[in-house]
Amino acid sequence: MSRLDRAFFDRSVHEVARDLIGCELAVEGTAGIIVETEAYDATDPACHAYIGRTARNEVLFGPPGRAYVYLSYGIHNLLNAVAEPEGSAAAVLIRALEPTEGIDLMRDRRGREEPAELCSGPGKLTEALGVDLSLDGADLLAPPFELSARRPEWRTDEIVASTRIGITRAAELPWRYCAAGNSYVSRPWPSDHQAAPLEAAP
DNA sequence: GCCAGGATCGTCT
DNA sequence: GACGATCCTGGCG
Repeated sequence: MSRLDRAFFDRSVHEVARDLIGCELAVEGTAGIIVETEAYDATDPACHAYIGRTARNEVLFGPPGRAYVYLSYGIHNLLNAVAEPEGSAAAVLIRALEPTEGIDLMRDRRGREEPAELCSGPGKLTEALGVDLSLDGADLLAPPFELSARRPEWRTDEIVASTRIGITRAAELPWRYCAAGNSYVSRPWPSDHQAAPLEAAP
């Protein structure tokens, strides 16, 4: 399976968010297919970069293809993939994976048995993969990360867009992308979901 | 099954 | 000094 390259991330964050669905993310013996993402950009009040450049969000303004990891609610590490050219602050939040490798290690780290409880949420999957703040700013195209391209059986019409989750600002924007029918997403999408073809990206 | 509440800390006002 | 791109538990029905 071919690896993603820098150019993949050097595009509109909405295209990247949609195209990451179906790709496989691996971290040192654990891996899963990305089944849910959300897009954030600097015009977006919910984005950390909205307030301008600070020490924390520095990575968002840097080159594409790096990991932006931050602590949420003082408890959970959340993993983002930086997109768009250097200077344009944008990132894709990885919200859920369908586990494929290292399931037992994930179980140990999570303290849960059911596969659907291992990576079905942004805080869950970082715990399952062993991703923490030490990886903030790390290159997603180099170890310990490994990103493989979407398999042929994943099709654009199997991806749906809906509103984002867990935020208070700009919550109405339909910038959440899911693999349709996948049972490892963090939450089902609303009934008014729409397909997200290439042309639909803002 | 559903919902309310609590845990916990880096970051910015 | 308040808040947040979350998760889990316990109580109730």
